[in-house]
Amino acid sequence: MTLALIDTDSALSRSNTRACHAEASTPEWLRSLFRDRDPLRPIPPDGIVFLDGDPADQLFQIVSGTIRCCTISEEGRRQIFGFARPGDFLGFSDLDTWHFTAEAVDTVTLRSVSRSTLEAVISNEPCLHKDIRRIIVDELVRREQQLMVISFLQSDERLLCFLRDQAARTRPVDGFTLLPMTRQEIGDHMGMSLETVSRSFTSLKRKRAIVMPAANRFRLSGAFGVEAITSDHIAA
Amino acid sequence: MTLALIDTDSALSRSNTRACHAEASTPEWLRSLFRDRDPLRPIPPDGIVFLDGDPADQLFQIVSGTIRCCTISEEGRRQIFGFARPGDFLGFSDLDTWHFTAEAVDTVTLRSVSRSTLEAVISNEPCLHKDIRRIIVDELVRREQQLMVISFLQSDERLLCFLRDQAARTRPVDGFTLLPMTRQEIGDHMGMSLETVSRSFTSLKRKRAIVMPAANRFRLSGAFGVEAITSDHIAA
DNA sequence: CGAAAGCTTGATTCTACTCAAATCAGGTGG
DNA sequence: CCACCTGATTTGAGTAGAATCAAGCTTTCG
Repeated sequence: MTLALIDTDSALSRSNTRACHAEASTPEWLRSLFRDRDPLRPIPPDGIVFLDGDPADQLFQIVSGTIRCCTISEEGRRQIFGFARPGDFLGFSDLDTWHFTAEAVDTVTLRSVSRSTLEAVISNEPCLHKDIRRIIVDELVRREQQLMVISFLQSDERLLCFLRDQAARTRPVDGFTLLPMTRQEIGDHMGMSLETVSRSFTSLKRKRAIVMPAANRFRLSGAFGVEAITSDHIAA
Repeated sequence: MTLALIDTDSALSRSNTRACHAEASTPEWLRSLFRDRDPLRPIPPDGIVFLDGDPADQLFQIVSGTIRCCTISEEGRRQIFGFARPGDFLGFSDLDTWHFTAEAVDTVTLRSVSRSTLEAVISNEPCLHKDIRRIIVDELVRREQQLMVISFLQSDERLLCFLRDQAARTRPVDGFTLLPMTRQEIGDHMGMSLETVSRSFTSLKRKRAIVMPAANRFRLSGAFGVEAITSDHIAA
């Protein structure tokens, strides 16, 4: 069991759950495109950013807060594809209409650029197309990794993957990573029930894989942390 | 149980499992780009088309046969993202290197175009970029639907989704859809063990959801077939 | 015909789900 | 400041679905 946890480190740990963002390797032209926009009015918790099927005439960059990107099946089950965080973009993987719904987890502020503006910028500089393609492909790869996490790993390991990912792309506060989302939301993201999420938290705490002073603050301990991800370097 | 099967029809049935192809709505310029290429020498069953990580300097279109697009995790588990069929393309969702492995399920023949040729064609006609983007986004959407199938549905329903998809994009022979892949491969695609795949086949046969005169030939019966997909029209 | 590979079925085990209850945390109003 | 309410989380008990282990069976192919 512990063995399995360690085995999976290198296999599935490289940020799986990132949903709708481009992050560190974001091309400069893109960052500057959003930089001088005024933030839109804040969206309250559970507020809707946009709905699946609506025309996607804007692109967004998150200034603060967390967004859940999801769809609801006909049976009413929700799949959260990922949580978008400050700096992340929304809209590159949508052509005419949104193919998922975006809702605020907590209070969210955004900057936006119209799609026509983006297309204008691109058409002046054709080499930028490759950057766009890369953003979409990165997202595709992330989905494929998420698919593997969900179909290969069992609950404890799934949660650990999620926590690693959160830790890797969120600035810790006092050494702890904050979780703005509920157990239900984590479950809808990782394909497990909220009870199983909770039990897995308890299990990881018992195994000393994580330290959790409160239900929404955690830190990965030692061998289970981000360091484990970079173990490739040692091997190489 | 039967109820559940019917419930999921409209929700998850729109071709989930298609992996690496552009199909019916393929732009004409793309089809013509490949049309006048000579087919490469055939690849035998289980032969490797290309390997995850290798430089992706070619794009392929399948002339005949079936390809499995997959990756192997460190623990040795295989995830098949999809089966590519005649007419499907490989390579649009890869930038510099392949991000998955492609292997022949049966004997496969391909046509290929070098990436530099494609880029040259595109740079002369910038509006084609949108077509490329659409191909990649379509693939992303397919992965997201596959994620939902795997995380929401149980084994019988998962298999039914797979069979619907196969039936929808394969030309039937004598009214039956052929399955060139093994139970193991279906399982690696749909996130279930080969035994569970087999049991689900048996279960669907017992429920009269499918007719199967042999292990690799099936037909969806009545309410479970493709017609069910178009039930939207009736509702609308 | 025999071997090998693929498929089906059975028995058992285990994981995670459901239903249910208790606990905890935050916010409100008295 | 405290009691109370609400929503979130944790924990417990029981169960169902699918995985695993283990035979048989069928089909294909040399």
